[in-house]
Amino acid sequence: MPRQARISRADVLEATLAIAEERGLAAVSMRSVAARLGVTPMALYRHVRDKQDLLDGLVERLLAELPIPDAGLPWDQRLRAMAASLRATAARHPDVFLMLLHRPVMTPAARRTREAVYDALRDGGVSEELIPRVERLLSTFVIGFAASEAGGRFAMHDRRVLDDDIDAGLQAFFAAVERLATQTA
Amino acid sequence: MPRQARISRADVLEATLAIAEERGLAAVSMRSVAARLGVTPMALYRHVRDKQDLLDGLVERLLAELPIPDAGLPWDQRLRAMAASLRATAARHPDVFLMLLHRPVMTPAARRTREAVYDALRDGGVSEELIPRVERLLSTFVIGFAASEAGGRFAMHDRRVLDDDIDAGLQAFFAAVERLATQTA
DNA sequence: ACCTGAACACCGTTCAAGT
DNA sequence: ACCTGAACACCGTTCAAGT
Repeated sequence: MPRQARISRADVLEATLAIAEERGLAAVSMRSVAARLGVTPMALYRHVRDKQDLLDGLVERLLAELPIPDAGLPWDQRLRAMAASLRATAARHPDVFLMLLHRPVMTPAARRTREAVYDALRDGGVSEELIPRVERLLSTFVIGFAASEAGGRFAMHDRRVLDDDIDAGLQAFFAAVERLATQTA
Repeated sequence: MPRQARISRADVLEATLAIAEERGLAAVSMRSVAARLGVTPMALYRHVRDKQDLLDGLVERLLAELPIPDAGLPWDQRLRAMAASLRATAARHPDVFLMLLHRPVMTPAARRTREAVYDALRDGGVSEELIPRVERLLSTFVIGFAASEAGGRFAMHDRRVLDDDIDAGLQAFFAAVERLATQTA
């Protein structure tokens, strides 16, 4: 007779995120997560394969919460909004955000985000053939920027300086896209 | 009477790098580094403040080994060469490279690298006022790209595709710099 | 001055057992 | 089916002591 499950995978990830927010990612351990759920550490192994899987689940959760901008907005405004969302996520969860670069993320949420960028670039006039490359370059810049902020690489700079940085970067990117679009057309 | 020191900070960092290369960064511990040097773990604390300082030393060592291209080369070729060096370093020491984004690096080696980029941008015609911003945007893109490769974010792509990616990215960057230079002049 | 020994408060994970 | 208890092989770091 199946016992009633006391904890779910969602419970485990929620407890993990709570600990990461309250005491930092370093405080996240199988033991601390279990303690918060009132369960022994080994009980977690039914819901996550190992600690790495726990951390991957955290990254996926963050990505899943990333808002996708309204498709009615102009393509460049959509991309600006996504960049701003990524930076906000990085600011809220710096340690978790940095894990984004530590291992490949190929979850539904990651694909959904990439497709939204593809759509924007298509609307911006980028040819179907070039879209994947242009997306890789843009996402590398934006994720790299957000990760740099999260890791403190830009800690000596004012928030306004960094806002202007990303604006300048995106503006140069949009100019390059427009040139691509006109020369193809 | 001072005893003869048996190990130096350089010895400690070299042993650390050797372990990281042979068994991965996860195998690096105060205890494993000490064991390789034939010493107790506590002996290391004379040469590094704590484990974080040990890891910081590793990053600094890698950055110090980064070649600075010949100043006689054209400015854009110098930047291309530095990007290639960073990618090579990331490929050789993926785990250590990723730490570059985890905390601010403000060592002599980091400053030397940044100054080399400043010089190249100046030779490319970027105004003194804009140089720091343009450097931040370029380094963010290149470090982000190398980190993405190191972390496996591009693992599904062929090496040649990624070579073309960074070429396309740098080319767009150079075009933007040239427009900046002519509109200033 | 430099290193050691012992101890403290932790880790992730496996395995066999309990209900 | 789901969770526990005990154990194994580890961690980083402090403190007092040895030479």
